[in-house]
Amino acid sequence: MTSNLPQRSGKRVTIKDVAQAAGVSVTTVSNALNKRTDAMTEETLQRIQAAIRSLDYRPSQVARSLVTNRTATIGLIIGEIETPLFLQALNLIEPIAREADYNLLLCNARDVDDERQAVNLLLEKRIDGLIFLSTSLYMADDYLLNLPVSAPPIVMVNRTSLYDGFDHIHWDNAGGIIEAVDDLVRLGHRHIAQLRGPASRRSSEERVEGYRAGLEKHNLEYRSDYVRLADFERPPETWEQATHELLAVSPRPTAILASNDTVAAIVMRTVQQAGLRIPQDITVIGNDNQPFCNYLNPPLTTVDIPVIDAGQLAIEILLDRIANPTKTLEQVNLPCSLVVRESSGAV
Amino acid sequence: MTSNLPQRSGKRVTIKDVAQAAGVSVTTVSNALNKRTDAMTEETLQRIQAAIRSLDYRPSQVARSLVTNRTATIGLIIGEIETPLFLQALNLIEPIAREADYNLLLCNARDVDDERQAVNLLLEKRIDGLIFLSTSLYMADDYLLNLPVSAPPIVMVNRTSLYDGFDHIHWDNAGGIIEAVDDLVRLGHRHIAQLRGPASRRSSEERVEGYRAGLEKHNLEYRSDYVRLADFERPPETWEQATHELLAVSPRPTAILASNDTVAAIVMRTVQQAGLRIPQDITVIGNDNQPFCNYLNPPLTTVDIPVIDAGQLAIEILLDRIANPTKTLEQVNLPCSLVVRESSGAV
DNA sequence: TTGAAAGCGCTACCAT
DNA sequence: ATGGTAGCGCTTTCAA
Repeated sequence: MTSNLPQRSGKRVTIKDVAQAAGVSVTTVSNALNKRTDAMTEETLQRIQAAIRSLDYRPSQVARSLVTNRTATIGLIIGEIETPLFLQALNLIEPIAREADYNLLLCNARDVDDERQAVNLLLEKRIDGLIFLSTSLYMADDYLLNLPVSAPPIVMVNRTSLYDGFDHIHWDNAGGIIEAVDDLVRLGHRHIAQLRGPASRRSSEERVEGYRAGLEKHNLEYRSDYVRLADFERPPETWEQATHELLAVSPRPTAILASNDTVAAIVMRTVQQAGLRIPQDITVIGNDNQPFCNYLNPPLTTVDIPVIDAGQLAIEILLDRIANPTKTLEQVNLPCSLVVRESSGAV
Repeated sequence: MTSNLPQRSGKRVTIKDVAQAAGVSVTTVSNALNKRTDAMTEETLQRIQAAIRSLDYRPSQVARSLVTNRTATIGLIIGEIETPLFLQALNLIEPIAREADYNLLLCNARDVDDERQAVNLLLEKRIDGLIFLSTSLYMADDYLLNLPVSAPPIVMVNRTSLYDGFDHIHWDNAGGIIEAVDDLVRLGHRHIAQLRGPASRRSSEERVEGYRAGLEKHNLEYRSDYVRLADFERPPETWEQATHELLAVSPRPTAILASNDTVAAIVMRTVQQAGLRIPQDITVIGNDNQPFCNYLNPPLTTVDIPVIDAGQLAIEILLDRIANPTKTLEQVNLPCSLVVRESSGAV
């Protein structure tokens, strides 16, 4: 067939087979597998390893888990897995987890029902820990409060939660916008508009707060006609429309803060097609700092969301809590900072 | 504390506890859990369900797996998890898997060593199936040939493999480029250039083949100075440089096929900054059809890679093979098609 | 219609 | 320095 390794039979190789082949007891094999080799003859160890190799033995994690009560698995519940930023976070979480000998059990959950089902599944799989990597959609989480005591530790990233009994990691959406407004004012802007995201997400609301706070800080008037909805869950045509509306206001805004980078890209195109130059005639600022910001023309100035840091922090905090369940809860709020590129400039 | 559900003790609730609470045997509880309720009194069933609810019992998948020899888990090994296209595929794979009662165990593997380690881990976790979602980096896979007979079925997506003993899904990179060349010729282009990707990936080589085949098909001369390397693993400045080189060739190419969409975005910007208009002066075509193509100015014409279809097909084929191990191997080659937007036009 | 008991593949305790 | 064995929480025969 396709293999030239010894294949005793169709049956699975167990620790018993190894013990028999090596002429030792299962205990001794188990000790060898778990690196308890202090009191073991070099020769015994050799024989065991030879047997393992020749039988191509792979210890069953499931049998082991049953007795140790550990699965070496961490659950990850992601809202909107297609968000590239989450993916980048995953790219960091997975190696850290694996380095610590954990695997990641992945679930996508767009709504509460889905999420609840995922949590139940993961609990039945007896995961050792759970990370929520959420959008800031408002979702009920009361069912999380009633989890059995045997439930594993949970770390939440960006999840709206009424309950402060979990480790939490957020980022300062409002602060990021304030920093953007600061920079705009420094560049001489007095007419700053905002395209806001849907009210169904906390992040959107925080950015609106940031906008108002930024204006207030610099004694600029808040004008409701400088604020338009550009819901990134709706088609791009609606963002285009909102942009046109902003351009029609008098006096025309000299800067537009967009709901996110995708919306910003459309804003840029709309502005350019209207015959205006970026940033000479109008400044456009995005939000999220997605990789493609660098590839737009001009490269997009945007507010960076530290999702990657958040992901790394999440897994580190979780591993820490698994090791030390009683340590005090973490409530981290990471700063968002303005990344200045070429779509912003002086008036 | 935080819960108002009954919490008997710190101990985990087992099937035994449920049996005791319901006044029946564990067998009967097991039967109820596994929907073998045909020969069961309505009243018994009720009592069991009441006990389960009041104890908040969650059956242990690990104990169950030990006896059934199934884990209801599928392994997923991804090269370059940060690739947004892979993520979109995941977005489809996960729901399909979950619908069929499988969870996804996720591993990131950039190189062979990493991959091999991941495979070993997954085998020890006794996964029921394995999907490779790979970049087309050339990687040895001889270790996969020597897997024990007890290893689960494997489906490969886009993985270079010398062995045809697995289900395989590819896409026709060359065909996509040929389609692009066809369209360019139809638009009157005779001077078509290509920015090619690194030789370390099969996809790059196939696109070069497609380019040559396309030219040949239309009796166009192959000119080596119309081909430049734009390695997407290297910094964008190198792509810019390559673009400048192409623009300096005489006669200047009227169309550029870029290594991928990211490179295409940089090409567009470079071309525009050189004072040329897209597509009036020069046509730019990308590859991959990433979401941001729509947001560029002008929107990017590109060759679509059916990663999402591939992902869906992969999980379907895998589930099918798990159910029916002896069915004939699948070797699918999905077509790549040109998505015409506004960055391409007549000469 | 329900129950008793063996056994899945390990680990951990206690012996020797 | 090594081994015997109970038991982890289930499912699955077989019996009643």
